[in-house]
Amino acid sequence: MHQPAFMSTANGTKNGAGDGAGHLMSCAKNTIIFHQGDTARHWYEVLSGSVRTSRLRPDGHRQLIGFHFAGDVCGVEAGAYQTTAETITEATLQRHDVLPQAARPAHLERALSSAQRHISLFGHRTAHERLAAFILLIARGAKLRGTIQLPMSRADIADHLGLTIHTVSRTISDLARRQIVAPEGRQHLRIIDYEKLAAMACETEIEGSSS
Amino acid sequence: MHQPAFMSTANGTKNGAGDGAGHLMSCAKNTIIFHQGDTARHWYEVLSGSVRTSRLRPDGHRQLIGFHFAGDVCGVEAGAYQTTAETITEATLQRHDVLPQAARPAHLERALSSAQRHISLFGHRTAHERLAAFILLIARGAKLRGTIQLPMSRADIADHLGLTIHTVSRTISDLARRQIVAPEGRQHLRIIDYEKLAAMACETEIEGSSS
DNA sequence: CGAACAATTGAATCCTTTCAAAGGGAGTGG
DNA sequence: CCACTCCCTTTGAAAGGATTCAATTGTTCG
Repeated sequence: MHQPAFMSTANGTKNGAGDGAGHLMSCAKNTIIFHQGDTARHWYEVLSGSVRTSRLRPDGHRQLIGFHFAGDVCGVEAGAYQTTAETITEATLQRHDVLPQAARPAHLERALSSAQRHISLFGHRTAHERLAAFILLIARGAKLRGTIQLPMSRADIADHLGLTIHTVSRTISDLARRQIVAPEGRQHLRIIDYEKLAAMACETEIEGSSS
Repeated sequence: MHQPAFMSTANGTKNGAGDGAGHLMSCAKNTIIFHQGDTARHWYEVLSGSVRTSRLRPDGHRQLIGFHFAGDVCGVEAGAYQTTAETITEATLQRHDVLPQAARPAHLERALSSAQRHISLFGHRTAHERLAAFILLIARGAKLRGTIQLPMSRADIADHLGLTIHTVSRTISDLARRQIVAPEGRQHLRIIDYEKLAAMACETEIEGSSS
């Protein structure tokens, strides 16, 4: 199903590899970083490129748990990896030993907020709402309006949103027809009407206050 | 919409209230523990009873993030609460100050695994699969086969699974018709055919191994 | 006992999936 | 450099499932 690409060239030595400070890895596209079920001996920090984490279900369906871009972490779970991580572009990662407990809380919080973002995607019930929310999520991560990059495939998006590639494709086509976005190639998307997109996603901003 | 019940009787003093070790609260049904958006000064541990956390979206839809039973925690997020927490039965909670950072990692992990369980519910696309997985989740939490308690309303279940109360009700009726479960009153459910339920949920157990 | 609310059920509609096929890009080999 | 092939994406049509609208039944509480 997924051609198990390899070439997980671990050319470390930028940091002392044994001190747990990190081990630098540059990986080709479609490199598997770790496998669901393996004992978690490391966690990873994405320095550049894109990574996806997914889990495979017995019925063959794949659930895509998250996309990880520069600055994100993956594999922070204790015990066994709950997901499989793969690069979806060329990427450089920093591998950390799981030992130094002190380093973990901040990353746990990050993983938790990532999970919460994912959950909030499912607060939307229709394909239009989910896709709009997803596009805005990506756009915000990239901190830019205008043209955004979608390094992942339609199948990845579909598995992340709990839809099929057909519905994803149809929905994007519909957004284009309605002049809300404009696909530029298959990896890029220009956001034309940010407000309509936000309205469609039924944005829910939570800002701290009161007590 | 929700009658904002009160009586958040905070009769602490089991532990010294000022040392951050905890403040005991016993709450009536439908008591609001904290509000989405408020600054998070405490996190809570459920000692008995059931609590739900939810977020309200601008369009009026409510997304139910999690159910919390004895031993679970809620409100561990930093900054502002991302959800509103309410009791759904009588409950006793222990309130902890957010200050002692040392106490948090374990609870963060717990919150993270709870979020991951929720996400995995959405790996299922049909109502039957989601409901089967949900019932098994509850049954496991209660560590008993046979009759389980569903302290939450159908609306709560629906908002948690991303369905409507109608679909939830219909699906349970269908499971009953097929002799897989047997509703006993509206708060209890007897699991007749555990295997069929597991097959329907397309169980995906992840056990650690290898390397 | 009556009222208000929760849950169930029926029927029609809408949306997503499934099945099927065609279009478009990227990479390979001649 | 071009042609070919493979895979991803897009699109069409039919089928299945969830939602919506509407009404009934059942429960809880005053």
